[in-house]
Amino acid sequence: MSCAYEAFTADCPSRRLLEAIGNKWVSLSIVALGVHGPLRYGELAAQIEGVSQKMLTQSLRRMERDGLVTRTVTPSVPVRTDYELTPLGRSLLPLLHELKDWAQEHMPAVDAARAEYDAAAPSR
Amino acid sequence: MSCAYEAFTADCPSRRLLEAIGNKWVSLSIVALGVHGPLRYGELAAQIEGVSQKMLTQSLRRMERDGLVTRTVTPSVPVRTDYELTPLGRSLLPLLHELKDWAQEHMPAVDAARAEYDAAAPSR
DNA sequence: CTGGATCCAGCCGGATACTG
DNA sequence: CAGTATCCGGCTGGATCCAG
Repeated sequence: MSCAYEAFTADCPSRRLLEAIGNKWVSLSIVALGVHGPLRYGELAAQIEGVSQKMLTQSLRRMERDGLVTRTVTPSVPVRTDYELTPLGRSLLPLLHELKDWAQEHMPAVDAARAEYDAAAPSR
Repeated sequence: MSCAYEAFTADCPSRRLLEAIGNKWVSLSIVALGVHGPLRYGELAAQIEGVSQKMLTQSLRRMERDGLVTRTVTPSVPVRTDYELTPLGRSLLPLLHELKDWAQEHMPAVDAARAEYDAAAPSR
């Protein structure tokens, strides 16, 4: 690639972005929206087990700011808010799926490595 | 995939792993080791600008525990320590490269989205 | 040279209460 | 329903000093 080394400099754009999408809730939100299409706030919260509403809102705001999702508020009573991936956000889907697939495929190996490592010197 | 929804449960293995490799220093270390081959501790530290030795050591220990890298200590004076990717760690390279490429390709779009978002309501 | 140990500021993130 | 606001404990991560 044109700048293979640039991610290793402190202020490289790709590094900032890596931090942005490296976030756990961000990636899970993108995958959830990719799988299920547009989702309401509450539906997203239900999909992503264990997320607090603070973290979910915070993540969604950041994703909206970064142009990864759109936020559509319907001023009914009660209010309805839908989140949907932008084309930019959708372009991340294949990568995240690969990452997720890798995790699910190789987790046993990692668990084995951990067990062996911990068994070798429990004190560590 | 066989269990598309499992990463959304709180204690799913893939979620733990996502946290492990989602770490900034971990992914940068893997890419660095993938590009340059085995590296000494100091060489790694020099490659990854901005990392503290505490964080680098911590990341390397975690990666070693997870079976992603091997740590080889040569008891000379001074001590020499080499880190190298395991096959498991190497299998992550394509994914991380894609992620890095995506970041470098789409960063302008993200920056534009941010600028627009911030311009719309500076108070946010 | 490669780290371990410690101190400490700052942010992350959960719980709770309140609002339109 | 979909947030915002606030409090606060705990962990992250940098700086520094020390050791094999």
